[in-house]
Amino acid sequence: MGKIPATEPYRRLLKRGVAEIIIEEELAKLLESGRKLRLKQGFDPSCPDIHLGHVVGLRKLRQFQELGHQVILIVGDWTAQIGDPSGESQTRPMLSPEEVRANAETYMKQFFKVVEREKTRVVWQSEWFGKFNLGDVIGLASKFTVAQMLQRDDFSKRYASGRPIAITEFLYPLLQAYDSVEIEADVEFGGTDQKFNCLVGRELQQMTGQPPQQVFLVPLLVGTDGSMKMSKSLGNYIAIDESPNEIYGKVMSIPDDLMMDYFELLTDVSDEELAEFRKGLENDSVNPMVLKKRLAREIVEQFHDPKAAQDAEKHFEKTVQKREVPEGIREFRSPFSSLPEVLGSKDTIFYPGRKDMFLTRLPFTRFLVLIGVADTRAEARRLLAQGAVEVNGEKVIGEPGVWIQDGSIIKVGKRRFVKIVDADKRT
RNA sequence: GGCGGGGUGGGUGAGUGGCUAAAACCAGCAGACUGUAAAUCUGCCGCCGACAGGCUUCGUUGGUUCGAAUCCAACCCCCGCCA
Repeated sequence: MGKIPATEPYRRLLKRGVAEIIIEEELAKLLESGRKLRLKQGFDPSCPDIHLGHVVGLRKLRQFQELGHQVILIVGDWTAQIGDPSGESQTRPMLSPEEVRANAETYMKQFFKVVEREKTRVVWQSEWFGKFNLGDVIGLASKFTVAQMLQRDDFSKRYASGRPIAITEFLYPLLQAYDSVEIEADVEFGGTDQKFNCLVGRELQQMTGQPPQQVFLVPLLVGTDGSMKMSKSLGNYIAIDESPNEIYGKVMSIPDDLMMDYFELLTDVSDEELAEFRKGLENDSVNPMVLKKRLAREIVEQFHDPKAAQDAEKHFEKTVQKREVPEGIREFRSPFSSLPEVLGSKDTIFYPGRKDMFLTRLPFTRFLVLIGVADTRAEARRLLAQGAVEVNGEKVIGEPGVWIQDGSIIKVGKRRFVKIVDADKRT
C-alpha cells in the first residue's frame, strides 16, 4: 500500500458524510504513513439489527478498507450488559451466552454486506474482560473522576435535571475505552453521540503509553419520520435485512427534505451529480419523486441487487402510483363449507346452487378480522365506515355485505390485499 | 435513617368527586388531494354491539360515597434531596 495522495478517494473519505474527525491532521498523517491502520468498530449484541443509521459509519469503514486498512470488530458482550447510556431505556436484561452468540452471528451476517470480511478481524470483549477481576475494575475506574464523566452531555443534563444515572453507566465509557487499549486502535468510528466514549479511549490509551486513537465521527442519520435520529426503539428505521419492496417503500416515504442527506450519506452518487440534484430541486425543474426513486434504487441495490431494485420499483409503481393489485399477495385459504360455522350460519348465505360463492351480512367485520385484515371488529367497523374496504374493486359500504367467491380480492386501505381461496375447491 | 416527588390509554403528558373512555401532542389508521407511502387538509384512533346501548381501563388490594383516575387505608414499584 503506497502513499495516499490528496486526491479524490482521500478527499471523499475525509470530507463527505463526516461530522467530525479528531484530530484530522493526525489522521491524515497516519494515512500518509502507509501503515495499515487498525480501525475499531464496536457492536452491542443486545440489538443485532443493522439499519441505515449504522450503515453511514460502516460505509466509511469500507472506504478505509479499500485503501488497505483493517477493521477490528469488537463484540461488546460485556458492555451490552450495561446498556446504552445515551438512551433513556431501561437496563437491559442480561443475555445468555447463547443469545449473545446468536445475535453476534445475525449481526455479522448483515455487517459483512457492507464491510469486507477478509479485511476484518472479529474479537470479543470477553477475551479480555473475562479475565478481569474486581481489582482490575477498580483500577480502571480510579483513573477517571466524576467530573470527567459529567462532561458528557447526556450525563450532565440528566444530573442537572435530577434524573437517575446508574453507576454502571459510568463503566460503559471506561470499558469501551479499554477496548481501544486492548486492540491498540488507531481510529475509532462512531456516530456523533459516541464522541465522549471515544475521547475517553484516547485518554486511557495515553495513560497506558499508547498513541491515542483518532476519532472518526459520522452524522446521525435522521429516521423515516424526518425528525428524530434513526433508531430501532423509535421505530423510524429501515433495516438492511428487510425485503427490497420494504426498503424501497420506506425510502420513498421519507420526507423530501431528507433526500439529499440520504444521497450523501448512503450512496456513491458523485458530488457533482448531487449538486445538480440540489439545483434542480431548488428551481423546481426536477420532480422530487424522480430523485427519490433513484435514491430508493441505489439503496436497495446495496443490500440486494440491481434486479431486485428494479423489481421493487415496479412493485412500487404498480401498487402505490397506479394503485393496482400487486402480484403475490397474501392468500386466505379456508374451506368455504366451514364458514357458516365460523361467521354465523344465519348471516352466511351461499349463492343459490353454488358452494364457492357466499354473502356475508352482519358479520362482515368478523370476516375482516378472520382474514387478518383488522385486529378487532371495532377496527374493522371503522375501516368500513371510512370507505377503506374494497372487494374486487368495489367499495363496500357496510350492509348488506357483498358476495365473496373463490378468488375474490379484498383490499383494505392502499396497501393491504388478501386473496380469498376456497380450500374445498382446490384440494 | 429522614424528607419530598411520582406510577393515567402504544409513547409523552393533562386531569384532584359527577359534564371524563378520560385534554393536548406524537405515533398509528383511513379519506381527499398530490409529485410518492413526501407535504397539506379532514376524519378515526379501548372492547363488544347493525343501531340503541353495554362492558372494561388511570400501579395493586380494600374502603368512603348515590357516584372515584380523582377522597381514605394498606401494600408494591420508581425517582430526587438531606443524612
